[in-house]
Parts: sequence; C-alpha cells; structure tokens
Amino acid sequence: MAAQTRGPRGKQPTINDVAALAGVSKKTVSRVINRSEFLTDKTRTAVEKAIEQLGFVPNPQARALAFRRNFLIALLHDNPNAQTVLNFQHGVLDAIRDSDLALLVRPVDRGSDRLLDDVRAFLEKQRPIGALLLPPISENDDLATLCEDLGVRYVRIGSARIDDAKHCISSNDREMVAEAVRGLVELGHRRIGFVRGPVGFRSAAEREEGFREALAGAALELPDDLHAPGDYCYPAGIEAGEALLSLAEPPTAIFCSNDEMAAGVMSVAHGKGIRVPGELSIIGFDDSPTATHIWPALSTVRWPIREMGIRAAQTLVPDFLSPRIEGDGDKSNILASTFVERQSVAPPPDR
Amino acid sequence: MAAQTRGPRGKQPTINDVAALAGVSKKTVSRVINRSEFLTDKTRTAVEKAIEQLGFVPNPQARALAFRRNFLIALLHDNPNAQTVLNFQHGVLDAIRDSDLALLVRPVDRGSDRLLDDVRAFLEKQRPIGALLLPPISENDDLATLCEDLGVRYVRIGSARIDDAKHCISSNDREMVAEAVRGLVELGHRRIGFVRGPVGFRSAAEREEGFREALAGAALELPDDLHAPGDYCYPAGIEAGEALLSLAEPPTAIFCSNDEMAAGVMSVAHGKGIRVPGELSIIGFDDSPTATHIWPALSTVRWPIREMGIRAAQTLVPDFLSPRIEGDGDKSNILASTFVERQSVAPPPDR
DNA sequence: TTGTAAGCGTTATCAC
DNA sequence: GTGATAACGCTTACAA
Repeated sequence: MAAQTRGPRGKQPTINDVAALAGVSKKTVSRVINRSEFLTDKTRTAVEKAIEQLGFVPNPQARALAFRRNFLIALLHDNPNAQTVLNFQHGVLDAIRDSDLALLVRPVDRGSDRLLDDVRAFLEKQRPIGALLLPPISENDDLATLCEDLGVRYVRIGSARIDDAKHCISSNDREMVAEAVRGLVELGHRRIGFVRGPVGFRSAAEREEGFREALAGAALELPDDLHAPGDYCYPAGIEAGEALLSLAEPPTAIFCSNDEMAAGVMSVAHGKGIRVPGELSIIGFDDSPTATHIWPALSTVRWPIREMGIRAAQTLVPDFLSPRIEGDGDKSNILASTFVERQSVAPPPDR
Repeated sequence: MAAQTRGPRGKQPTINDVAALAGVSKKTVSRVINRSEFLTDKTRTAVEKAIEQLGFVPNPQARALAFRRNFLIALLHDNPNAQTVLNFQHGVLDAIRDSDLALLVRPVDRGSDRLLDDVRAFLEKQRPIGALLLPPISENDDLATLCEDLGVRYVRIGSARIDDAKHCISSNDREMVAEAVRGLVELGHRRIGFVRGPVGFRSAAEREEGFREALAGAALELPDDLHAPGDYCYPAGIEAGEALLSLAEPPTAIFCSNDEMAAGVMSVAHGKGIRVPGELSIIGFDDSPTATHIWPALSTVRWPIREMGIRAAQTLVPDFLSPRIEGDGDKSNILASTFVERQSVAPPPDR
C-alpha cells in the first residue's frame, strides 16, 4: 500500500521535495494536486510518479491556510434523538470515506438567543467547506442565510422541502403517515388516536397533516380527546397513553409521531392489561432501535436517515467525492420513507 | 457580545492589526494569545484590549500550520452501540465547549488489516492534538503505541484499567455486575442465567468475571446450560432467551451483558407468557434508552459513558480547557457505574 | 520582557 | 504550459 515507508517520526515529504525530484516548480506540482487542466500529460505523469515515489501527501493545514478553507464538513445539530444523529453521521461518513474530507461535529443550542452568533463564530473559525443542518435547526432559515453569507455551502435535512433541491434533502413524512393510517382504516379501525410531536417542529406538523389527510380521506373525524400533545420523548408517550386509554371509549389504534412515544403508549397498554395488537394497534415513526426492542415489535415508518446522510454529503460536496454511482439519478433529493410492518398492528377487536 | 460588528464578508482582523493597534510586535500578541508567562501586565492588558476592540480571533488554520498541529480532538471508534458512541461524544463536547477545540469523528474498521495504516494516515493528515479511543478498539495496544509515536496524545476508554491513569478512563464493570448479581442472590435466586458479550471484548470478559465472582461468593454454580453466548445485539438476546427459557428447569433470573440483549430475552419471555419480573427477573447493562422504553422497565447497570467523555477530554487536554472545577480530585480516572433499579427484578416465584 | 527574521507548506498572481 | 515570487496568519528561533 505505502509506496514509501518512513520511520515513525520521519519527516513528511513536502511539495518542494516532489518538485525537486520531478524537476519542475512547486506550482506545477500544486497544479497536479489540484487537477488543473493546463498541463502536459508528460509533466503530469512525471509529477505523479514523483508523488508516488515519495509517498507525498499534501499537508491539509497548509492548504487550509492558503485556500482560506478547511477540508471539513461540519455537522450542525440540535436533535433530541441520539439515534437519528448517529445514523445520519454514519451516512455522511460513508459518503466521505476515501475522500480528503473529515467530519466535524457541532451540537448547537436551539433555544439560545446567541445561536446565530455561536454558529457564525464556529464557521468563521473552522471554515469548513460546507455545513449539514439536521432538523430541527435545519428549519431555521437564518442559519441557511448565514452559511450563504459566509461562503459555506450548506444542505438542510427536513421532513418536507424547506429549500431548493441543491440545499435540501427531505423525506415524504406526510405521505407515508397518511399511507400508514389508511392501512389502519382498511383494517377496520374507526377510532384512531394521535400523539403529536413538539410544537414548532416542522416534522411534527407534517406528520399531523398526513394523519388528518388519511382520516379526511376516509370521512373520519379526529375528536379533540383523541389528539394528545407530545414532544418526541418517552414520558410524553406515557402521558398520552394514560389519557387516551382512560377514555370511556378508548381508541382501537394510536398513531404516535415517533417510536419513543409509541413505546410509552405501549407500556401504558401493558400496564393496563390491554393486549397489543389484539385490543390496541400502535404505529410509530423513525424505526429507531426501540422499535424492534420493545414487545411486540413496533410497526413504524422508517425514516431513511442514513441514506439521507449519504445523499446530503453527495449533494454538499460532489466535487470532493471519488467518482461513484450517480445514485438513481434522482435529483429531487426527496428520499422515500417506508412503512415497516411488525407486530403492533391488527384489526380492531370485534364488538 | 460581539465587540465589533463586521459586514458578513468583512475581513477578519489579523494578528498584525492587533499588533499595530496595541503598538507592539506581532510576536507579543502571539505571546498573549498563547498565555506566555513572560509578559508585563501592562502590555498584556494593552494587547487584550486591542484584541477585544478588534474582535480578533486567531486563525486556527494558520496556527495549525505553524504548530504543525490542529486544534482538534479525534474520536476514534468502532462501537456497535450507537447510543454509547453518541453519549460519549456529548460528554466530550460538553467538556470542550468554550475551548478552541473541535471534535473530529472517525469510525474505523476493527476487522480491517489496514486498521493501523488507516489510523496512521488519518492522524498524520489531520494532526489532532489528541485522540480518544472508544472500546473495543481502545483495547488495541498497537493503536496506543501508534499515537505515542506520532506525538498524538491519547486516552483510552475501557471497562477496566488497560493503561496508566493518564491514558485511560475506565469503569468498574466487574464490581458492579457482581453487586447486581449478589442482589439477585439475596432475593433468593439460585438458578441465574448469564448472557455473554462478544468474544474478544474486554468488557464482555469483565462482566462475566463479575458474574462468576458473585456466584462463587454465594457458593452457586453456573452450569453450562445457563451460560449463553451473545454479541451485544438484540437477536442474540432472542436466541439466548429461547435457549434459556426452554430449559426443563429454566433460570428464575437472567443477567444480560447489555440492555439490547436483555430486551431480546424479555421479548422471548413475553412471547412465552412468562411474567417479568414475577416469574423471571432480568438485569441488563448500559442503561441505554432501550432500558426505559421496554416494559417492564429494565433494571440495569448504568455505565457513566457521558461522564467518561467529559473526563476523557479533561484528561486529554487539560491545558486547553477553561479553568473549571477540578472534579472530585479523583485522579484514578475510574468512574463508578451504578445499579439502576427499575421493574424487572423481583424475588423468585415460590415453589 | 520584547522584537526581528525566518519559516510552516501550500496556493495566487502574473509574467514568460 | 510553466515558473518566480509573494501571500496566507501564525510560531519558533534567536537577538536585543
């Protein structure tokens, strides 16, 4: 692999060494490194040979200084769901493997009134090539504008199109929720509860719209008492479960805006001795590890977050990635969620 | 906050601007930045004032070039458990918040025979101040040696002391497992099953030793049929559960080497109609989100992974972190795990 | 205690 | 097409 073995503390060869060996100027070597078009095949070959021979690797720090840009991608996030963040991270890392890029992780504080200043300071300091914004902060338009202003490329992840295709990878949450809920209706469910995500989250709104769309399509209603608030966390699921399942006429199915809350609802059902899915069907969203770990395994909407990470990186820095399959040629950058059937859904109990 | 507002594309002030304004040489400014001791309070104050006034922030790229070192911490990991990685990440980020450091994430491939070369290339290229090694790759001594050779500081995370205190943050897995299992014994359990972690993982070995220690202390045996292999993943928990709970004389309690496998065992119990904890007690390890999401909530050993992240960062780069509480003064860098009681443990059923 | 000069390893400018 | 030469913004000698 290594063309040249150096001692552990051996000095790295520099562009000067390469230039000397190849008998050209350092600028020419620089041109080769940066794939300039104006080069004789002959000189290029000579330089490449020297590079190979010396095992030369351009120093990223020096390049960063000269370019005024670091060869880094920054991942900005403020996501309550650890699994989501990590899966996305893995996707990005998959994509930039074998490239010269590295991944910088930066959690931010959505609530802070210094958010913009913080991010600005971070970007001005690290000067990454680009930034990846995960929801919910990806929904903040000011952040996108900031990136633009600072000359930092950006791609936002969302549950719906929140920017043009060059700047946004999104999923079709609404559609998939609607489809999942229609499935419930087709099984015969008429009283279907809904546990919402946090106010202010676009994803929560999208999922609710999908839910209401499906009900409306079946001429069903969503009475207020079947609509529970939530915040994407387990305790909210518990509360929602308590509320919904204590009703005089409880729902026969509950759609939860994410898996954690679904786990909460399911715990309440177990506690009350309500059989899942026999007496109560439950659907979640995310397909997090929780979905398979709970019993019975949760039917849920799989959000292709890892694929979104890959696509996000490809969209952000196509020019830095080694040539690879062009994907499915889909430039819309809308990745499809899928419904994952497990064991938490069944027809409603007979009357 | 910002002492000075510049237009979005305004040039950043450089060390020269500061020097000019303060009426000193750039080297003196450099000294102030780097907290040199040999400075008059007067000059220091003057320079600091100029820095403040200009809103000067040293350019990390330039410093990196001159220092031959980037102001980064690299997180090297190859951990199957996403939650662990992310919690650790958060700990590290907590610690380096408000410092000049940033966090680089680098997953590696434990199985690859190019592991060492890959890491070497990465470190030579990014030149981080230091590297944090998460288990299981933290158990690889060659990696530590490599860091040493490259002049990259390192700290390894382990389930047991695997290096000297300056290079290792560890937990007391063995002790805590022993304690948890003794609790089971005290409740009256005599047939206790064990689900092991993957072969080759130090953590798996430690936990097994703790388990055996507790049994031995109570003069109990671990018959072969109560010992199930595993790999820290859910399906292994399922398999182990099937095996253990199909026994002619099944265990009344099962210790699982992590929460995921515990979730698997619990699912099997539910499927077989075995009441938890009435007929079967289950204990896990990690205190991952899964532990609270499943029903009944899992009693488990909480591995203080986030705190370990904080401590790891403090140990790795104490000189870069803003002055803070010295911690508990414990320099042993052994962080205590704790047993978290939830609802999955009870006395064995009466005969 | 402070300043001067010479890098650090690359890219940009602008001639040739 | 290619090559001097000057940045890029900071630090490390070494001198004062």
